Amino acid sequence: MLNQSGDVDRLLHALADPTRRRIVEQLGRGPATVSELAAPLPMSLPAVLQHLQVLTASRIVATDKVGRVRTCRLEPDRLGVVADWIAARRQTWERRLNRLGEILAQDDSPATGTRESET
Amino acid sequence: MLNQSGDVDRLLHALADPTRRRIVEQLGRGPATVSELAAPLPMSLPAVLQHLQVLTASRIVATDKVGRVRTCRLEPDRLGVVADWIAARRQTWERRLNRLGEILAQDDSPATGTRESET
DNA sequence: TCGATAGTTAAGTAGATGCTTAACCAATCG
DNA sequence: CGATTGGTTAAGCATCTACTTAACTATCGA
Repeated sequence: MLNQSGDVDRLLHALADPTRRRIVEQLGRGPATVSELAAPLPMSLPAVLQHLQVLTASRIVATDKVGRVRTCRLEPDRLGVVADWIAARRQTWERRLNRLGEILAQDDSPATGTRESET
Repeated sequence: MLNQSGDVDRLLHALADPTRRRIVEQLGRGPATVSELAAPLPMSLPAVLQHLQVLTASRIVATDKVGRVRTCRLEPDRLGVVADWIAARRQTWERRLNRLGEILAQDDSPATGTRESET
């Protein structure tokens, strides 16, 4: 596993788990304590804690402990980092399709093959 | 691991690996054969094949075998599925912030506590 | 101060993941 | 035909992951 772009990597890894996505979705509706988050989930508290560690490591979630209760909230725009990565990929993809479309429209006789990725 | 929303799940899982993201990025610049994809990657061909299996299972990548050469291309808008999931989360998040902002602007005396997630 | 509540830490485990090497098959090419 | 090229399959292995239970700490409330 080669690890460039650690930020996107940690983010996507964090979101790749259904349980963690559920936590993110719940926090999207407002802050919650650890046990509030754990309540609807079909697993032990320590398991939830471990998911929270992954989420805070990727900085999607921030937590704040007051007495003995830790409150979790969504970090402002960490989802934007992933959104940006995706947007960038889609853009180069669409640009490529446009170029390809122009080339095909320009001329009806594709003399030098169909492999536009060369040149 | 509870598995709802299998589509987003498979997609995010596929994208959570750096090697697979590299493959997606390369295919964004145009179709490529299996060995063209494998060439820049520091691993064996079978390993690349396994990554391709994950990518095709999530349907980000489609492949087409002609003689003995298999050509891979990006599937039109599977990244959009992930983008949509993220967009939805961001939207509820921002709506919540707006509601919260209105409430705070409306009145300066927060008599009934700071826990806006109730009610 | 005692007990319940909220969370934390540690250690162990079954199964998934990301690789490897060693065959193997099928389409070209000389 | 026989060798090469491009890909595929199978098996094995080290590591990571998502849990578990048990034990422990710290705060709060009576």
